[in-house]
Amino acid sequence: MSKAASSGVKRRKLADIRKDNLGQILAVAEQLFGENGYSGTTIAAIAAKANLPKANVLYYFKTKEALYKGVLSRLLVLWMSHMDQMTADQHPNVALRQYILQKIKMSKEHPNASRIFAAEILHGAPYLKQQLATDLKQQFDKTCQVFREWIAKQWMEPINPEHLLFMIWSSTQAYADHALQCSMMLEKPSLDESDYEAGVEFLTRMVLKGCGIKLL
Amino acid sequence: MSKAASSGVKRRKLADIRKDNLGQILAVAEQLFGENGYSGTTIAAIAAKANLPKANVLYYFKTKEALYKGVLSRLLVLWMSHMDQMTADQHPNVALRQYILQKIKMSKEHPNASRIFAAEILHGAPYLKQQLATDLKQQFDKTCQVFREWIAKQWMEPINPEHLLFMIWSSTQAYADHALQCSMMLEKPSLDESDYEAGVEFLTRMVLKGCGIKLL
DNA sequence: GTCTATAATCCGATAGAC
DNA sequence: GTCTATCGGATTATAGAC
Repeated sequence: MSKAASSGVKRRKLADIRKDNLGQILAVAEQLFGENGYSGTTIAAIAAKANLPKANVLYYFKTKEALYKGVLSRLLVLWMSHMDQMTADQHPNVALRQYILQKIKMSKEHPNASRIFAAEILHGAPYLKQQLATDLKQQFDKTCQVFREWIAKQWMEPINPEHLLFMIWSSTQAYADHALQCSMMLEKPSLDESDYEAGVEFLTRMVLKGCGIKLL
Repeated sequence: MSKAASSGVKRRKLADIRKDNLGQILAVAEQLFGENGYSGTTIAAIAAKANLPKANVLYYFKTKEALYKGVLSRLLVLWMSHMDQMTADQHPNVALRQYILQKIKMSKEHPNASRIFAAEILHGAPYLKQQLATDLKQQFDKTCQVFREWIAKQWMEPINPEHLLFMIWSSTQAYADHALQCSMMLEKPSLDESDYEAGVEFLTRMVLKGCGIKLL
């Protein structure tokens, strides 16, 4: 008689256990890597927070590096989302406003994902370099092209498309990466809903007016 | 006879050796901490790059933490410089333009200082928290007050002063912290003089037009 | 598949000769 | 003040019982 058959009806399927553990490990790892960086995070700390023995973590991910890559692989997709929703037929007033809103929402809802991404870039993107050069570069060029078409249609003034994206990326990400600095300057324990809203409103205004796009 | 007296005229003064070694260690440490972070940098690596034995580094700085603090202590002053040059009697057109220029110049000339600062903020500013809450907070409030006076004089439109500073900080620092990402998107081995100039021009335009300040 | 015990390595820090 | 040798602790990874 197999081990599985002897465990009774209440036993969860092995596949479910695996799925749950994998998800739990990845979620905890994302938090700790985001808070303390790669070298600053130990497998023991991840295991403890996930309520698993250390060896179990290393059963699912053979090495610490593999676990980090597992966390990273979901990141770029998340980070790039919403960018492809800006298209040449949309008016920049709507499209840029929506993109800024979504990016700040990302900073609010996935601050650790943003921080891991930022730390990776900061330290030379050893693991993301390839994906940046292919996936992100392709989307970047596509989006710059959309900006150029908006300019050709005279929906916006002739600004530098590349630097516009750099500016939107950095200033929206700041609401995750520099959240501590911002909250300290605002004398708050942490950023709250009204701060993110003020950020959206402010950045939308800067970008739209800066690009000479009429406010609705 | 003392050791010093027996060494002849060519011997450099002990005080000079100390000064040189201290400076060399701090410079190398700033580079490596900036590139690899605190946990990602070993004392052995710093010693090797400074052409000194490991124990010698630990002679000058009793612990790794003390060395890191030594590097940090110079940073905030550097990071905060130029902010106090914006005053209420200056026209924002000149003052903001100059501040953006200086901040991007900082990103170009001291990228590792900027990266250490960014990583420190990213991971909760364990060592800088106190200085941020006192020194930076004071300068932040002062600068926001300058913005409010400009608004009162109707030199600029009523924008949110706090978020304006957040935006200038993050978008100018990006030319150091996200330099790799930017250069990859521009298909260059690294950012060059023209990129920093384009950044200054672009950000100045966004901020001045965004705040409704007349371009000169 | 799970987990305890431990091997192997790396790194910060120190002792002590020069 | 300088530097070799090494200690002690932490951390990744594995071996092997269950």
